Amino acid sequence: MRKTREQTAESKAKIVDTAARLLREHGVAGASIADVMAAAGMTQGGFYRHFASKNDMLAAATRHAFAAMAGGIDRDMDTGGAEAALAAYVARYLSREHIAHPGMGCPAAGFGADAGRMPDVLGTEFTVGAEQLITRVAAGLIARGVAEHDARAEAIRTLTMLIGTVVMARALGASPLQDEVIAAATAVLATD
Amino acid sequence: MRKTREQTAESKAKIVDTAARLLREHGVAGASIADVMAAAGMTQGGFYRHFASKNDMLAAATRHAFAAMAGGIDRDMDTGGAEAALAAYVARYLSREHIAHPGMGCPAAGFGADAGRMPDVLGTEFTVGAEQLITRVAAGLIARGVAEHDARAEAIRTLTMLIGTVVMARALGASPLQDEVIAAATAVLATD
DNA sequence: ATTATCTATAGATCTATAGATAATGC
DNA sequence: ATTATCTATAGATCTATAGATAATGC
Repeated sequence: MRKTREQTAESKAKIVDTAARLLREHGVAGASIADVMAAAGMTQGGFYRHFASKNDMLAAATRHAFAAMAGGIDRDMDTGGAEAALAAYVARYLSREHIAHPGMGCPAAGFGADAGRMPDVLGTEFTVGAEQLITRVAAGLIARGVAEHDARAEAIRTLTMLIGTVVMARALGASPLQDEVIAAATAVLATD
Repeated sequence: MRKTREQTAESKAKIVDTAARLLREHGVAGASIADVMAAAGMTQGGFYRHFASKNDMLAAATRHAFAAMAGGIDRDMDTGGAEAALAAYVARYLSREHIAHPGMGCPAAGFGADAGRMPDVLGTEFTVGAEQLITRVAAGLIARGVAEHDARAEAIRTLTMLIGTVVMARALGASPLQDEVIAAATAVLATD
């Protein structure tokens, strides 16, 4: 039953990736260790060989989720530049896909309120993750023509409106008001 | 042990009010029936005389919390008019008090993501509550000089930015970045 | 007689630990 | 010999129900 060191690292990566998905889908309380391990193809007993506690896993999963978001922007930046990368990020964020499937989406919209209840566990991860996104969105805004001294604050406002829009859209459920909430943000944040 | 009908109604109101607070403080999973009943001064056994299920209580508490927010704006409207009421609402929403004490604050910032996971239970409550807030914020924007045909979309954007700002501010914890996030929203949403 | 509340508990979780197993890696 | 994973379980929840109690209200 013992695995090679490489396989052990793969196991841990698989647990973190699975946890990051279930955490965004079901929140901190809804993502149980047994569920995560089962979805990762293992049993709950093996968990503590990789993590000291559930909180330890939550921190790793949060870091992973923010890195995936930032990495998506980076890939678009490399291919199409900062302006196109920002436009793609906003379109992806406000998409039906993102609203209907939180598992691969924004950690702040998925479990930001939960994170606010465990600042010692997730405060640092959210700070680092938010900083990564602010930097990238600000670069896109500058490429779009926003003055450099305004870009950072404007990037923060872009991100908070995106988060609030998706949280509300999900809470409203499919409805005319949901459409209206998405359209209100799209009108000022999307370029197309 | 039996109470008068009036006392029974008071018991239920006390449970709803307490649930609305614990729900915003600890989220749906964190607000247990035993905790709510104990904080309301009763034991868990009495709960099911007032509600058919925990979900039933969650819906009532959500309605109550949104009504309290809308009622606060209404009181300010009566005394100082729509423009002053909007300014007071934004100032209250972005205050340190609101960020540090979710229990009396915005339901969307407190447990919006949880609500998105139970659309059948809370979708209607969020729709009704959001509509109440949109109407009131739009009235304030019109009084502030925003064109009527833009007011509703602008009200929605105001609300989503407020929600995203407070979710992120709480997740970041007390820090320079938290200050910056609050300041970014204050700069465009607050008046004076 | 009805009912609001209480004590007690059944059944289902959840986190974390203990001990067994079987394969790696010194 | 070490260790990654498994089965099993202890102890602590949580929702919901059952039965007892004591006071209201017909």
